[in-house]
Amino acid sequence: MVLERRRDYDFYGHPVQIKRRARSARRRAKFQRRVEDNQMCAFDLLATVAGKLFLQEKEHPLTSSDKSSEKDQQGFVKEERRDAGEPFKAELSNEGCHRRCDRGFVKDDSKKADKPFKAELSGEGSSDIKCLSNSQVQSESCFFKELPHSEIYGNSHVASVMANSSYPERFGAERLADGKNHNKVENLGSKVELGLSSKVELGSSGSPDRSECNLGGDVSKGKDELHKFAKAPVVTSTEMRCLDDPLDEKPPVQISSGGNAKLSGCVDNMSCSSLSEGYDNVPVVSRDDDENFLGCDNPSFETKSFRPISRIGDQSIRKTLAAKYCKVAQQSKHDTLSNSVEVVNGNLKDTYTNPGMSSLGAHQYSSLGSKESHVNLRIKSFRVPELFIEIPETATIESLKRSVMEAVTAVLGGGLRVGVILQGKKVRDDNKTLLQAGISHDNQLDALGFTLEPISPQSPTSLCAADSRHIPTADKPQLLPRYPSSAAIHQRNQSCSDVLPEHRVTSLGNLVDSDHDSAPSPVKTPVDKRLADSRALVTVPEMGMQALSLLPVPQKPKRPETVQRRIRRPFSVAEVEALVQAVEKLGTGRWRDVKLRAFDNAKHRTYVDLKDKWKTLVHTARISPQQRRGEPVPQELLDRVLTAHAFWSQHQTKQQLNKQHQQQQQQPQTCLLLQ
DNA sequence: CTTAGGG
DNA sequence: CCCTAAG
Repeated sequence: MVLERRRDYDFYGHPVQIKRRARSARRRAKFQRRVEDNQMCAFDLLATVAGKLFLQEKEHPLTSSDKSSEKDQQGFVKEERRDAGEPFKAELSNEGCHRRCDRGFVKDDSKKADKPFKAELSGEGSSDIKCLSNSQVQSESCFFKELPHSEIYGNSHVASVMANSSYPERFGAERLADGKNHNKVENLGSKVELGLSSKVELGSSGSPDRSECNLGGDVSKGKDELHKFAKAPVVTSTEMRCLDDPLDEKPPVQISSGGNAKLSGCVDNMSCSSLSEGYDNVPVVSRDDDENFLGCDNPSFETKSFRPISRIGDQSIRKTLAAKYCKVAQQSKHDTLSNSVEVVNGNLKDTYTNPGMSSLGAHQYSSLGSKESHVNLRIKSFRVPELFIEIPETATIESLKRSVMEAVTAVLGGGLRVGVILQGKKVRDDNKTLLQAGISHDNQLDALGFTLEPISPQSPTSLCAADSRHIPTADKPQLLPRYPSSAAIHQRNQSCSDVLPEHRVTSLGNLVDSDHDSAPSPVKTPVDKRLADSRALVTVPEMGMQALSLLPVPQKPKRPETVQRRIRRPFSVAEVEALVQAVEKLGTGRWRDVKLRAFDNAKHRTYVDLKDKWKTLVHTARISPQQRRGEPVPQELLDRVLTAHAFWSQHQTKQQLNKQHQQQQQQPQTCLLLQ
């Protein structure tokens, strides 16, 4: 008799049917999970870097004085545009079922109310914003997908948008402490203020579970008006893009409720309520496609936690970008102090700037005239060291995006160090004081820059040597990350293709142009000299959650890419509910089926995870409530756990007994035969 | 690839 | 969550 591998009756004696998923699909899903994790790591790191460098800031005197902004009580700047232009508007709305923050951007692990990351928007001048072409490497990742006005290149206004996500405590808390910072939105709520005349839409439609959130805000601008910062809720897992039609402006919308972000487009109470529950000040809206449980018919199912979660859709290009920022900063001859150091830069290839080097400029403020002067720097972005990617022409845009993501991930995750450059010179002596180095509060710090450098310098050429013949398939483009030494920074003004034509290295900048699905592609030639340096266009690549079908170039063992441990994602009650239900139905030995049944859409929950969770659930159910930790699981559920566990354990025992019986019955026969 | 268990 | 032996 053949042992039946699958039990066909559940806890309740009902027949059970489980769909079998194609192996390839499973494999792919698994791979995607890995990829996802890798991506996350990179961005976590990125965020960390940014967080560390993001010091308290103050508005530069020049800047602030020049502003004609009036703030409301919360510190929001409400301004009337002086020029023609549309008020800035950002929209973030939320809809769909379960969402959470993308991993790495909002921590939920710590029980303390996580502050949401904020979007920082600063604008200046006529506020024409536009993504430089190189930033469009990932069209979706572009905060401002497209900017209406073309004068961009002609004006010297600065417009930057930055969304800082993770490590809010660093990004936000400290800054909020600065009550004088009128340019900052103290309220983490939903208001966004900025000097942009463009309307920006965060979040897009189309995807069913897309989140959107409105950040309303008026903006004004003035030539010398520098930055207006606003902390705005940022929607992760959401596409942020600029509206195609600049004229399609709507009046600024304030979705704030009591100064807090409110989700518009909330489809289910859950998402709304969850936001309001203990997250009043958390304007973060996120969605998590992964959080959907198939087979979870419990209407009360809800996800309260805004845990960083990412998803990896294997089909469409759903982006779960961790944070997408598209920053455009332009140097104004007037505002020598206006440019700030930029941190967290996802510039994959900047043909007009110095790769690997962050834009120069830092706000410098004197603070507390006590004994010591302080230098306050605001690093808005970091440019990722130059990357080179080789990809066959036949590759899809999607694979290109993945390639870029991979490359960025490889670099960021590979280990970076920060370099300091002052007056164009690298400051090598780490032991010097800032003062000794010439960085003092009464200095102009716009000559101060930071670089991100690979920890272990490697020969760039090795990576570029790949021949297209090595490229397995169109879906597996070669990654050619390259780490230029910072020393070469000032020489890198050429496009990638100029540098390595013979290697057939495709310049991202070139490809980018074709990456415009919806917006008129502003094929701007990155030539405007004025745009040169300090215009870090910060584009944090969206987190393409789909699997990167490419693998890092093997011959280039990057730093001991310590395979980061997956982030911890505590099971929510809803998940537990789903798990329990599935196990009741399927039993304890069919985790893959459980996964398929109840967590098919939760890419980050593997069957092993479920099995482990069940294990802990059983344990939890057995210990006293006082010993339990984490989000309390309803006793009712725990009871069911024990019941189901007992049932299936018994079931298993019975099976084993049966098996033994069968064997015993067969053995005699065998013996007889042998005899 | 799945399970089952220990770590 | 990770790692891995086993099947």
